[in-house]
Amino acid sequence: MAHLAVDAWESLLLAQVTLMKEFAEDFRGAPVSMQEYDVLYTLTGCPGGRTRLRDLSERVRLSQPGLSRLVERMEADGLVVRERDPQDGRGTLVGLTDRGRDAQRAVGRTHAGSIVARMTGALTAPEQAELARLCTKLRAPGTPTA
Amino acid sequence: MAHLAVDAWESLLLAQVTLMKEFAEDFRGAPVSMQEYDVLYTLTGCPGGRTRLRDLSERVRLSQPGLSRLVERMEADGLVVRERDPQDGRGTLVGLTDRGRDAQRAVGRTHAGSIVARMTGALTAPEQAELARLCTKLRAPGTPTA
DNA sequence: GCTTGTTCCATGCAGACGCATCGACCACCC
DNA sequence: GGGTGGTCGATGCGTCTGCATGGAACAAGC
Repeated sequence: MAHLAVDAWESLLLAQVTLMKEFAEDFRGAPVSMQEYDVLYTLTGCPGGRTRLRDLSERVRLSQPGLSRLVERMEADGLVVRERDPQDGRGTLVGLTDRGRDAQRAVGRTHAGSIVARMTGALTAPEQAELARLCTKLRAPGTPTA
Repeated sequence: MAHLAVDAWESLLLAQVTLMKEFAEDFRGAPVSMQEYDVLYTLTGCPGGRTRLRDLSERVRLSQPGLSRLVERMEADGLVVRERDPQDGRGTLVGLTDRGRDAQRAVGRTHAGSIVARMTGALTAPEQAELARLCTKLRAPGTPTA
């Protein structure tokens, strides 16, 4: 008797949990943790390999203070650099270093392999595309159902 | 040049992170945390409102030791009870108490409302159904793509 | 310019988490 | 029945996380 919407959310959540635990294997003994990889990967997709902390915060599975400290540690490890945003004195820009980019690539190779194997093993290509479409639409705000 | 499978996984992950942060609001000042609710909700769906710790562990966004301690705290709070599994001396059965069931219902009411509102606001009913189908298929193991 | 309200990031602190490991128990084999 | 390998859950330990808060920088109104 559970509502359709609740079923959908529960399925999404369970799928995420299940795959996440499988993918954790990719990071055993890796030079960066999953959280760190997440930051590095996200930066890879940003122009110039840098963004404001604020924008990272929305994408990462971490609270604002948690991200603040994670980035602090990553800077200490030479994976990223922090600097004041010249256009907004409140903001902090986080940028990839060469070392960070290398680390992302190194781990990313095997991780991407796992993802492709897992997804392709369970869903057809059109299904993968549809899943991506639905999840993207779900995340996008303010687009009410017709 | 990112692979289709990687796109799909990334979308799924981002949707989960985004909605999760929104839903966190439902638990501000609530008598149970989100993790605790997750356990209570899962137990609700189990026969007799009880399962083995092992089975919970697969559904919860927490490591095995983490769950072990969470349940320990929840027992101290009177939300669940633990007892040895008579059929497998290694296992521990976790069961809902009345207090736990009440807490789940209380928080669940508003939380379910948020879920329905958020999902329905972004996806049509058929889309929600398709999302549930895809996520369920994705999670299920060993069903190779035809 | 001053005040008020808001945004962005950092930090003190307590509690929670994960990794590695251990002890207890089951299952299978001989 | 004794031995071996595997599974289940608990605990020591160090680290990480979140909550609440603080201070600095923008924005708007007057």
